[in-house]
Amino acid sequence: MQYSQNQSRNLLSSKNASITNPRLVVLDILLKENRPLTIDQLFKISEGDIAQSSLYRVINDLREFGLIAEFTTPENTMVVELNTKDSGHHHHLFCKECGSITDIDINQKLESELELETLKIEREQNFLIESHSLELFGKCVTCVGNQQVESDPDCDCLNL
Amino acid sequence: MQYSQNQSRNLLSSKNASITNPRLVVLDILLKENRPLTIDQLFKISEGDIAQSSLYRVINDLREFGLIAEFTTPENTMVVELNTKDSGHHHHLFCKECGSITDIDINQKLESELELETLKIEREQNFLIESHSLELFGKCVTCVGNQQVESDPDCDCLNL
DNA sequence: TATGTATTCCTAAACGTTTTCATAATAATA
DNA sequence: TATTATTATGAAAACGTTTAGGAATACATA
Repeated sequence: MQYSQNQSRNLLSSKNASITNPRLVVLDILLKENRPLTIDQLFKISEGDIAQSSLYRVINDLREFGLIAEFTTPENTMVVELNTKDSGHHHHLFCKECGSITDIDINQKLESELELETLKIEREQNFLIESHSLELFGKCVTCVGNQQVESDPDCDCLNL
Repeated sequence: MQYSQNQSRNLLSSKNASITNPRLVVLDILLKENRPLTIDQLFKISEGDIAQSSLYRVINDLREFGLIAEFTTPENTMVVELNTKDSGHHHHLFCKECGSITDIDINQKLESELELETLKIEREQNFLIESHSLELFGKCVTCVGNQQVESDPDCDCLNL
């Protein structure tokens, strides 16, 4: 945790952002968990260390600093993810049952073809395309196993 | 409008759903506009013909009947779209400036390759993938032209 | 047309998120 | 290190969207 605390401090310093406890708490959690987290999960994990309003504000700040990225699940839940140096362009895999979110990469050839198609659509639609997002939906292996278990304590997924 | 009214009635009949005015109003608008619409847009266009709470419930009903599909914009606004027979699998193009949403198709070869990649990811991630969504973000030609015009009355886009 | 069922409207309240503002913590300066 | 100015925090209230309850109405069926 000490190491993570230092990492968090460095992240904030690198953006010339003032180092405050709520910001460190959020960064620590994201560093430690190393996966996309919902606001609610962040709130629960931080358990009392940070006010709800501050959590939202800190998330907005961190996004403005470019330290984290935000996106939403198909169910409209906001999800926060650390923007580490090696977390460039990637996509997400959503489990419909438990709500777990997994980062995935698609192969470079397909990604290039996507870019090409994007250029074609730009011409056809008279649109300036800046980015794209590919999301995959289905069921994680745990949930396929535990068929329709509403909330299984043995499932290591997130249960949003 | 008469024609559209009949179309709406037929849509409801085809699902054995009772034909009510609020449902007809929503279907009529979607048929007439023929583009994805936000709840707010639907509410404004229907102007007084339907209570706000009914609008939400009608949308849920129509989705359960399989007549419409729902998705959300990057800004978390819910969008409703007619499920016509020729509107199969497709993707969406979002304008960051005015919020306009355009339906697009990508070429079949790319779509197939996406399916193949999906299978690979299924194996790698131990995940059962059921569907995917590709979204493109950028600026429509009108908004690129009217650089940073906050809300331009000449822009034919939606201004969500 | 009469009857039972389904759907509506209205209102209020739940929900997630944002804002406000006085207080407290941080950073800059001496 | 002490002083000061700046910035961020926490608690509560405000906000927009969505849902829920119950009385009133419209619909479908016979």
